[in-house]
Amino acid sequence: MTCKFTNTCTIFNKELSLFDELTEEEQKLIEENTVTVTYKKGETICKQGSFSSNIMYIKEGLAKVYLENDTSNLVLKIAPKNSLIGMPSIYEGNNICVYSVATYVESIVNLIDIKVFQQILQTNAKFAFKALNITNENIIQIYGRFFCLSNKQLHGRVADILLCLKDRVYKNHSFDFAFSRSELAELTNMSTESVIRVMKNFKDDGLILQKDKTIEILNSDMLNKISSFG
Amino acid sequence: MTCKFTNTCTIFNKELSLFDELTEEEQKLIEENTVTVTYKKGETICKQGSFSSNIMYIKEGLAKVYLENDTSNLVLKIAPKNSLIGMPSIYEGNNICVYSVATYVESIVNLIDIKVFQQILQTNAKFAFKALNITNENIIQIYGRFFCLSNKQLHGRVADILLCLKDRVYKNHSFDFAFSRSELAELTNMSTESVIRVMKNFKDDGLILQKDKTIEILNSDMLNKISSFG
DNA sequence: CGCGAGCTTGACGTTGTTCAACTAGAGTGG
DNA sequence: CCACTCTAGTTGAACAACGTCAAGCTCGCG
Repeated sequence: MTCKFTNTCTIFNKELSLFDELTEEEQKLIEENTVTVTYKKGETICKQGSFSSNIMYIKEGLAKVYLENDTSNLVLKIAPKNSLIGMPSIYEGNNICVYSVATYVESIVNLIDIKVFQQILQTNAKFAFKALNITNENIIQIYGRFFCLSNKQLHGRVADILLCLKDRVYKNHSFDFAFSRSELAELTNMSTESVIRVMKNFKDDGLILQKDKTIEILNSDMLNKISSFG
Repeated sequence: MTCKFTNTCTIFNKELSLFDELTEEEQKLIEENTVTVTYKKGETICKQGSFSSNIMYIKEGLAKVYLENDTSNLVLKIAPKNSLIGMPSIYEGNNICVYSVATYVESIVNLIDIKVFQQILQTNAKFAFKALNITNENIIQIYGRFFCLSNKQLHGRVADILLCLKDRVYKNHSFDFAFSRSELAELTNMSTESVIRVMKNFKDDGLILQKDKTIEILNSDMLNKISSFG
């Protein structure tokens, strides 16, 4: 099955122009109500179901945004640096965290007071418009990822995540891999054993090269085909 | 597997207060740039990939919002009356339809010029804030639906859609069913035959009653358990 | 009366998970 | 420096869940 929806693990990462819309006064207000925190690898920044007091901006590092359950997680997106997360909590009257966020590697995060953020949204239309566009971008990303995970088979899903890491997260055909096999399994919504089998296939077929923790994408074209055809 | 994510086929349907935020002048501008169209059952209101010139408001009827492919569709949500759809297109610089929309039954739809809508978003912060909240609501809905479809098994998925129709679309334990077996299959992302088998199980177990096109939910509690446990 | 669409059923094949066993390397304590 | 343990990675076999296929059924409609 062909599928136009590829590269769906994160939104296309670009500089955030949202804060350019603030007046000097608003900028100061935001600054006064922002703290910067460094999280170690694997730490939880935000826990699904808890009160959410911040909008989070990943300054450096890498995190996952995911839904939790008694038995399993569903990764909604990978958040590389320059990601702004936590906006859906604004909808909930009482600001409950919609999802959990945890770091893959040590990360530096700006925590912006959600009340202040919300207040500016309600008075600065340009700011609110850009915030709406960020949310729209996120909704388009999650639509694509949804389609991918529910329609593609194992090989397509692994190919897709590898391409997404290459194109959108590391931006290099060779990269130092932050993910264990079971983290890859979580990302692709499959079992660890299946990830291993598919990765082995790709290695045997000369599509990728793995040396310790470094992955090199040797044949993007072929991976693209595999991702497209499911 | 227990799953808190139920009733995920649509957002919770309530009166839309978005347009209350408009000034008289803006209200007039919107009115002048809105047309009302009646669509027959099965007609396409908006085609994925085409230029999108409208924000759509379902005044009466029932529609599906879905992603398309060569071979299959993925229903993102059901849009009952009072639904506002098409906002993600605002993000795309050139206003491309992110998804397709088609009616399940004859429907009356207001088509609002997207340029005018966009213009007001950029000048009226309260309006933009409410639009952001609608989008946030949609993102929360799609997260839940994503979790459901990728984690629950067949029985859980069918139970979930039946409950969602009862609670959020028809708002009655007995309702006149607009869906064929294959439409139900599309909604639950499973094969028509599997839908039939699960529905038969539910009928045999006395959970639902079907008489021609009318479905009556006899045992919501049990369906809820089935939906929760996957 | 015959046709076609939607519905139903059973048999079968595929996909992917689960389980259990094994391996290799990293960290720990004596 | 050598057991010991622990975790991540790997492999194969058994199994479960679903989809696919093929056939038959039903009912409305020309």
